[in-house]
Amino acid sequence: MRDYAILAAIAHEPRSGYDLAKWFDRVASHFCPAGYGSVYPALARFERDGLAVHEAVPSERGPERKVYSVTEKGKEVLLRWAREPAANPQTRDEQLVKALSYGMLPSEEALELLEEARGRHAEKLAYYEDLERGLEARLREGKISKEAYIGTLLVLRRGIGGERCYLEWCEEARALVSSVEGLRVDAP
Amino acid sequence: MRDYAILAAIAHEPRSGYDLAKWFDRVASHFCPAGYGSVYPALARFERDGLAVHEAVPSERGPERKVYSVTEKGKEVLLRWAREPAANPQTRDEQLVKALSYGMLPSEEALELLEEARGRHAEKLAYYEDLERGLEARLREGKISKEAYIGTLLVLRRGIGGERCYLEWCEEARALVSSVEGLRVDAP
DNA sequence: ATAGACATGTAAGGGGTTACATGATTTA
DNA sequence: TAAATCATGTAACCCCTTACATGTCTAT
Repeated sequence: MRDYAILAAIAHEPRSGYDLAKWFDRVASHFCPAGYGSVYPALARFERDGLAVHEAVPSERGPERKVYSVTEKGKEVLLRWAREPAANPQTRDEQLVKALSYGMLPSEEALELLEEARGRHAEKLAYYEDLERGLEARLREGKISKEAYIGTLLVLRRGIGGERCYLEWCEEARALVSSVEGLRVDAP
Repeated sequence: MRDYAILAAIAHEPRSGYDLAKWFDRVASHFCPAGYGSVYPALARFERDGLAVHEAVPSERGPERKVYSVTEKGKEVLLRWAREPAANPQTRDEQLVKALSYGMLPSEEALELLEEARGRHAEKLAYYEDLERGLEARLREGKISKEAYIGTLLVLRRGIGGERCYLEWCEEARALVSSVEGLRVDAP
């Protein structure tokens, strides 16, 4: 799956490994993280298998860049995979693992921790909303294709919705933790 | 982090490895999946480190059960960790990786795929809502502690919110894919 | 009788993160 | 001159999933 994300990213527009790693970090890390360690070997594999080709482009600063673009075969492979139904998303959320124990903590402490979490997610939300504005601008200026715009917008909107939703949970959780302080377990 | 989830689960109530694996599958898989392969070695480690102890309990059907409960030390270790701020959640979502290519697919196909996804998440949502009703009942009947109730409710509410949010995205995505059919990229 | 649920574990293999290695160019 | 950014890769290690191994009891 990581591989298909990389393939899709160069199908949006030709990119170097360096560009890809940065792109993943900025816009795709919330659903498919990928660092240098996965990007470079994948690109080499694509080229070996005829899914991508690269063109050496002198950089304005730093060493020469290898800019990869997808081949016809690469695009076929990508779309064949995209047409299949997707597996369930898989998440590791440390915050929720910690929340499992919030009932054993003094409630003021739990409330503080939830407030911290709220802050982190509010920041993320603002960041994605910013990216969305930038994306729209790039479309208007004709810097990206319609196809790339749709794909990127879809995942960005999901990032935004996901963060909004997480914020709602933080507030719901605060209300919950506050309200159960006086909860009676045994029947009156 | 997996370890702390297992520790929290036996802090909620004493459980066997078998019970734990089932519990993870039912209520915790959306934020911290754990199968037999991780549960049994973790329990053995806990006992070696004095974080948990087990009691052999004859099963009504099948072999003897090893029911683990947390020790004072285990609870301390758990709560110390729970008080620290949490790392970002990490997700792999195949659906979004596929969505990156939806702009390159005929829109009817993309719409069908989004509709399938909507169905999967609607099912998940119904499942979590069902679990929530069961949890409330178990609290009323005094079968679980207040502490366990809060922890479990927090993560369940997150499961519910997460699925609701995903459904919203599916609908938003459908609207987006429909609307961009006639999108002009070049300025008029 | 045979399949499925109960129950506990081990082991191997694969994938992914992280750290390492190298080097040019710009900016403070 | 030191730090940061640009740029491409490799390698080791760790975690995690998956498959395997074993055995009992119940229901069909």
